[in-house]
Amino acid sequence: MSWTDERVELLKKMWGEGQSASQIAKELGGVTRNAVIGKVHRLGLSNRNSGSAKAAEPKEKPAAAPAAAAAPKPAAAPKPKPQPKTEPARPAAAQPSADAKPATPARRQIIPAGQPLPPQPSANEISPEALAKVNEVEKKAKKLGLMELTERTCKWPVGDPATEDFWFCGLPAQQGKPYCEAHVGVAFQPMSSRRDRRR
DNA sequence: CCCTGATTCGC
DNA sequence: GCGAATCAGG
Repeated sequence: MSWTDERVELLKKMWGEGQSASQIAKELGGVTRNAVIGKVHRLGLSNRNSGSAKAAEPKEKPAAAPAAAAAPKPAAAPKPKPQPKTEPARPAAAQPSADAKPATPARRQIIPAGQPLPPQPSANEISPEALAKVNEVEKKAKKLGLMELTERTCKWPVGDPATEDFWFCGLPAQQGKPYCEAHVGVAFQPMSSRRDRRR
C-alpha cells in the first residue's frame, strides 16, 4: 500500500480527531501503526502543536497533551463509509414493546437456579465507592452480547440471564483481568476472612 | 500484558 | 519516503 492522497487525507483527518495510530492503521488497512506514526511524523503533524515549540529538548517527555480540555472522546466518529466489520446490529434499546412482559410480577422473583449469579454485590462489604462506580459504569456499559465478548472486554454480566435485558459490561477490561476497572473493584474482594480453604 | 507515540536507520 | 525495530512511557 502506498500513501495515496486519499489515504493521507484520512490519516490527517483521523489524527486530527485524536484517533490513535493503531486505529488509523486499522481503518486504512494495509499498514501498521508504525507506518502511520512514521507518516505522521514525516508530514510534520506529529504533535498537534501549531508552529513554535520546535522541540528544543533533546529527549524530554513531552508531557501528556492537555487532552483534558478536549472532549473525552468523540465516541463513535460518524464514519460515512460502511464498516466491513461484522456488526451484529443489535436491537439497540430493549423497548418494552406492546406485549411487554410484566416487569414485576406479583410473584417473587424467581431465580433460574443453576449457576450462582456473579458476585453481585449484595450485603457485602465492598467499598461504597466501588459500588457507586459500578452503578455508573453500568450506564455506560457497552451492553455486549455473549458472542461479542473478546479477550479484552469486561465480562461482567448485568441483569438477569433469564430476561431480555441481560448483557455484559463490555467496557475495556483491565489487562489480565476479565473485568473492567470498575468491576474488578467489586469482583476481587479484599478477601477478608476467607483464609483456610486450602485447595 | 495491553496499549500509546517517538525515534532510528536500513532499504 | 517508507516502515520495522526499537525505545520510552502508561
